[in-house]
Amino acid sequence: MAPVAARSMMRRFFARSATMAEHVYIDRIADHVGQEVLIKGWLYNRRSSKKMRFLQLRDGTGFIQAVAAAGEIPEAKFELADRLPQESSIIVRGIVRKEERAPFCGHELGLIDFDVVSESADYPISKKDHGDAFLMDNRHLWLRSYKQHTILRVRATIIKAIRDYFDDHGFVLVDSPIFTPAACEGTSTLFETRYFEQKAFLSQSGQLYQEAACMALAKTYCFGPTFRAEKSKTRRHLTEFWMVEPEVAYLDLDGDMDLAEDFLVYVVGRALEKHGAEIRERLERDIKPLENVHKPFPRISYDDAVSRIARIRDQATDPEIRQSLALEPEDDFGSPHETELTKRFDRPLMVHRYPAAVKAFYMKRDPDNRSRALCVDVLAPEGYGEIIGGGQREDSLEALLAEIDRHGLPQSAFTWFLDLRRYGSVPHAGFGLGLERTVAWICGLHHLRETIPFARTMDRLAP
RNA sequence: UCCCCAGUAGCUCAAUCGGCAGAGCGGGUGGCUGUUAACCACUAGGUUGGCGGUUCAAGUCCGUCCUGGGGAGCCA
Repeated sequence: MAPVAARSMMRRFFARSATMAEHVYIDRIADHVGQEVLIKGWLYNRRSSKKMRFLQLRDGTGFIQAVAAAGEIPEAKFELADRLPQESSIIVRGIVRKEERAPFCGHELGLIDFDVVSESADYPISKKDHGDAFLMDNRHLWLRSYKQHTILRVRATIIKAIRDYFDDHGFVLVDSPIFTPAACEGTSTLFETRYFEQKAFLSQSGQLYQEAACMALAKTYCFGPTFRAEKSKTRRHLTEFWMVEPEVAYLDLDGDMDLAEDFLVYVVGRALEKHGAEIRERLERDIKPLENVHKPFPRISYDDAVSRIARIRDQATDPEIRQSLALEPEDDFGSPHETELTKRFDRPLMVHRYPAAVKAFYMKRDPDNRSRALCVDVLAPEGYGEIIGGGQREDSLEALLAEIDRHGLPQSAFTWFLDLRRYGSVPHAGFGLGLERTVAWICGLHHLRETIPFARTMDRLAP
């Protein structure tokens, strides 16, 4: 329907109202018990019998049921309420009352009248089960459903909590660029694009720029989208995801771990404070493990972790598990190692001092053991895996030059980065937290694609 | 790049050893006690992902390609 037609219909509707009912949002409905109100939304579902009509409505802030018995609303509307298609947009007038029998929110609306703003065609997402591929093809509509609606609101709260934490702890937001001239880490595959007459790449990390920023502003962070062209087809990978990356001058590895720990406790706490009930009831996630997220987190070294994994492997009887937990000396962990390790802890696990050989060129080596890097991974419990990677950065010019050579990277690409070690270099550290993995963990979701409004994966660029 | 699984009605799935392609939901029609993924009856709806092969006969077996899903590697 054209907007003009919709407006004139709304004017007619309001003109008919004897009393000028107030438009309220469903999330504030409990404040209006006994009052006549307007709900502006969509028809989520309907049921009917000969003498009753039940319209389940959603308005973007929540879900509520409207009820009418025969004779309580105009007869034509009573008929219409039995055949109006799912997801038609409607404006409903009714009286708010408490009602324990009603689904969703413990309140319902006694219908007085309603008008259709736009009648829906056949809505593709039905009330029964659908497959993942179908739902992702219809992601633009799937967002309207009960669970997805909740997840997006939790995601928004987590983003706000992340910003609030850093803003309230003396960090300055310094946005890193998205177009970059070369690989930041030289490991991951980058998306290549044209930048006028030259090649450019989409950023896979804002960290190197944060190292420059923290030398100017002491404590900085960036928070934005990140792009990885890796051909990873798993539920833990997206090609476009959001990452927050704090960086602090004069911070060492222990301080970095303190920061990551304090930050995670805050973010989980904020999510539970605002959405704990919804996460438990709507997403059906057991929130006890989240309520366990207090300081201190266990901190174990890579070498300690290796011997723990070896013990777990020795105790395993299943040959497949034994095979998957095999580990060569100095190897990085794979998903099976992380999963088995985190199962033994009731809160996020910090693993520090991995072999320098498996880490990026900018990691500072441990002066007590030059084969180890001053880095840390934070592994979420319940099999959610790595949500934070970080550590102390190499601050010596000579050592950094040697690492760039050892990794086969062109020095010319890092001229400005090396300048940071020429002009008043100091110890500094930081980390990156993957937003979608954090949302998946807090919401208890199986797959990352539900944690972001429109997921980009190896095989999906639409909708 | 490699390994595994799947593709049948708009959607979710079934079809025994290779032997007449079916059900639920959704749509339509009618009924119905405050329904909770409401329920009941009737009804329409199919080139079984594409191509090729084996066979009297292929949704089913073989080859190949496409699409999707899961995992490895890599990573947040």
